[in-house]
Amino acid sequence: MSPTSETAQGGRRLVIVESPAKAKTIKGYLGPGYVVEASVGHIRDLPNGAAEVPAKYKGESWARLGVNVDADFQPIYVVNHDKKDQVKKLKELLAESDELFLATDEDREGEAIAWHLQEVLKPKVPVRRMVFHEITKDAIREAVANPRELNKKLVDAQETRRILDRLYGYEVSPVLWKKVMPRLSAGRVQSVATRLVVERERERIAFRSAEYWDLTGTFATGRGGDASDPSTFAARLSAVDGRRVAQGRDFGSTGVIKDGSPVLHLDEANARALAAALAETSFAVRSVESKPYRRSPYAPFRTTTLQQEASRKLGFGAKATMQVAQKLYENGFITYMRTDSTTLSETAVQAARAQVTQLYGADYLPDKPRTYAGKVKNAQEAHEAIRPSGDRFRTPAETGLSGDQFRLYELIWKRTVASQMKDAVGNSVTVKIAGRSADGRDAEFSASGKTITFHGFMKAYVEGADDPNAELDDRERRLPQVTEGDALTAEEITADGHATKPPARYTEASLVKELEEREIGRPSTYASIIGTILDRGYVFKKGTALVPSFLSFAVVNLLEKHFGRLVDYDFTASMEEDLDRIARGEAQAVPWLRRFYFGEGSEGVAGGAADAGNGDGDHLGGLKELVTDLGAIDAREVSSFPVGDGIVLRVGRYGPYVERGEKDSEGHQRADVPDDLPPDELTVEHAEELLAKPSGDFELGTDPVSGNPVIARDGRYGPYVTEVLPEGTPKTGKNAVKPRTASLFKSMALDTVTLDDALKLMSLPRVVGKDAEGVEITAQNGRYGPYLKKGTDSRSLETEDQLFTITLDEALAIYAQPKQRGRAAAKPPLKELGTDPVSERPVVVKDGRFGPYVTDGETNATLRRDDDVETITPERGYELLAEKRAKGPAKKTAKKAPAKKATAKKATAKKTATKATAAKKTAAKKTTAAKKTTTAKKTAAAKKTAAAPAE
DNA sequence: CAGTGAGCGAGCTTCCGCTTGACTT
Repeated sequence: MSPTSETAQGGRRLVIVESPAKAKTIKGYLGPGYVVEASVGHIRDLPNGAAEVPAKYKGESWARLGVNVDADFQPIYVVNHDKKDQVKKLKELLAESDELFLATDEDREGEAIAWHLQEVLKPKVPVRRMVFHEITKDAIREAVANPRELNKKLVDAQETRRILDRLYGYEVSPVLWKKVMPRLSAGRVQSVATRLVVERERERIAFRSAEYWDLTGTFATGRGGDASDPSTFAARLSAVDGRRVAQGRDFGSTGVIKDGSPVLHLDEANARALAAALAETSFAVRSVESKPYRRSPYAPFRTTTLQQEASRKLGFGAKATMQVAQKLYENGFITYMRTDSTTLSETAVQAARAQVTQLYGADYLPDKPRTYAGKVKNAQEAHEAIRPSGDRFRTPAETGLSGDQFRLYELIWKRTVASQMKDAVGNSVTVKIAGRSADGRDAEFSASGKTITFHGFMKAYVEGADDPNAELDDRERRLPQVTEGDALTAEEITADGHATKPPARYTEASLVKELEEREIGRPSTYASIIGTILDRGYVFKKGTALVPSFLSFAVVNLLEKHFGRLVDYDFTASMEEDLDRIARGEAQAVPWLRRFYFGEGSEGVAGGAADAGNGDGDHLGGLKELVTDLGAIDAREVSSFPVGDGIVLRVGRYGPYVERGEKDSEGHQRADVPDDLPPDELTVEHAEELLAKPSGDFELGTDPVSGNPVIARDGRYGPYVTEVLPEGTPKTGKNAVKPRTASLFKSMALDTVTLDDALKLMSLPRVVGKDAEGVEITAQNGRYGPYLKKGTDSRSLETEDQLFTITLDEALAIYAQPKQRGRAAAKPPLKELGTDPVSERPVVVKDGRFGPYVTDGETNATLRRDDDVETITPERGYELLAEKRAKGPAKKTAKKAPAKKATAKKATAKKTATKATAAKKTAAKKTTAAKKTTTAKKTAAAKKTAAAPAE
């Protein structure tokens, strides 16, 4: 089976790995006769959208999914657009080779990539699967000498995973579009990640703080001290008359002492009284307890731990960490950075040990190399731990690196070296001090310290803590050398108040850690998971904290109520078990998918992630059933959250708002809630404030004529100005007075519009004059821009300025012209494409509301994403038209369509605005508005500016 | 969520995981 060295010398072999950087390294190890090239990741995948679905499947009901759910979930694969060139290159290289080695990673995805390569390249020469877990000369040579066969079962497991993710994502996301907001998304990973963040916020909202007090005493030994024997030290009150004093951990999340705990809860008065009663007390050491301390080094980095430490020590976000690591990897400074393994190769262990001896001395080197057992449950261990590359580690100084790359390398280097050093050992000491108060109570204080007698690995590396206030476990704290019975004097005794704090929000790093522990996501995706939930507007960053939006509350609420099993925290872990069974040949992919998608009763495997339903009773409905009948999902209900006092927070298509009372009823109130208001800050009081003064208003001044205040705000149809009528003005009924309102011109923005502008705008419509028949002509600003109106006859104006300047003669001249039927019709076609072979009509490309489209005057078809006005050929035009004709005229609820369109469009604009806002927060505070700035964008930016004038 | 008039082609959004450049801001 294995190729002998004789045959190796003869032919030429093509070795395909996943990463170009890896290809480069391996090339050097294999020498002549081997051509090493990269696949650059996956080369084929399910079609992304309709545009990528091959023509022959278009029109199939399942084409949208890219998986034929009616035929054993047969997937449609297409070569990724950006991989076409690479595939071509691989084909060419293969044509010149006598043997093909598929050397992709040895994990589920790698096996699948190998299989796809085989399917696409269709090799006519012998194919071998070769695997290695570390990139060292020996490992590579051994891998070449010991190839194996492709593991089709493992490929099946990957394909099942892929299909499940597609079905989940592409079936559940549209539910959110219909019930919450367009363009939202749901997925096995992102939805659980979002749920974690939401659930933490719920805990924070429900949290009730508790106040508790204690005393801190500063005690003196009466000796002159030094660093190893300080003369004074601080100790905290730990017990009174033998009863332990309550600390933060004794309180539950409701703000009361946990059940049945006999602790003494001190309030401020009690604490101060006790402090006073201890003022004259003489103290003595009651006990000294010393315990040995031992700490082992941390395992070498894997992706998640690197992200966590880079966040804590260097302040990098997950994405930044991976980008810097990628550069280090590409330039040969470190091993692969997307790994779930903490294993070091033999070479690496030797290199680390050599460096320990050289830098710290043999005393710091353990007798045997240290090994670290995998802690990650679903680890696939295709790579080594992240470490400095090579068989001799370069010290940071030797690398010549600088900036972030230097800092990250140094972190990796230190951690790797430290992982092969001895334990740190020392003592931890607890000293208890006692004294009797003036009123006869026994007060016990306690202090603990730690001395390190041998630093071991700490010489090289100390891990950072998530909570900067928490005392580092590794840090030393020295207490004076006291013994039982020693007299101490209290220099000062102070009463300190404390409050329990709600659980901290997730940070990027802590969320990634949580996901890894729950087996959700993979090393290559952790950073992008954060990116996805940020992009969707499910979370936003406040400092380093990830704060869920109200939108995410609505989405998670819907998913929990109607897709409970899918957002169960164990869903992925359970799926992984099932996939492992498929990989071992103990389960079949198709029945498993059938059960997931079509539900129980459609032949299936027992238990596991294939139970898609919400777990109600015994019936386990399939995903298909859940997304088909949406009548049970009350959109209003899932996006409503009571705030208290009759106020409800709702998540609407245009963002969150608070509301009191029913619409159109007496006392109905409604106000926008800023997109970036942390949900736990929306108290009843805050909601009342918002209702009292709708947010987003720009007060422009007072109309000198009416005396009414004039404000600018963002509305349903974009930014507008309006006057605030005095209290008591009837708003409904016969005598209703409507405030004058007017949309801003396109050239204006909410944050820059002036009172003069507003007054001018509100003076519209302007009467231009009357025509010969005495019909009044007015100039108005409308949805489609400035226009003239005479009865029911309206004509567009070219500029907004004309509204104020156009004369009657000019207006009459416009009306003398025949009416233009729409502005689009007036525009010349962008391109002519000759005559359509079917309709025999001339085909042209036009620019419409939805972008460029081809038309023969009868059938219209929008250009697809890959089409371009400049390069489109007549043939492609005919093809698009033919496709369109085949599909037949799209006739839906034609009447309702316009309103719906406007809504959807608007929502999109706002969505973009949210994004722009988020981007603005992270990036510099430049005015990035630039050319394409929509009105909505400007509005959002304006809101932000208004909210934070300190900038 | 304010309410102002015409005429008109829908198509697409979305998942997770594997990899880098090629793009623009």
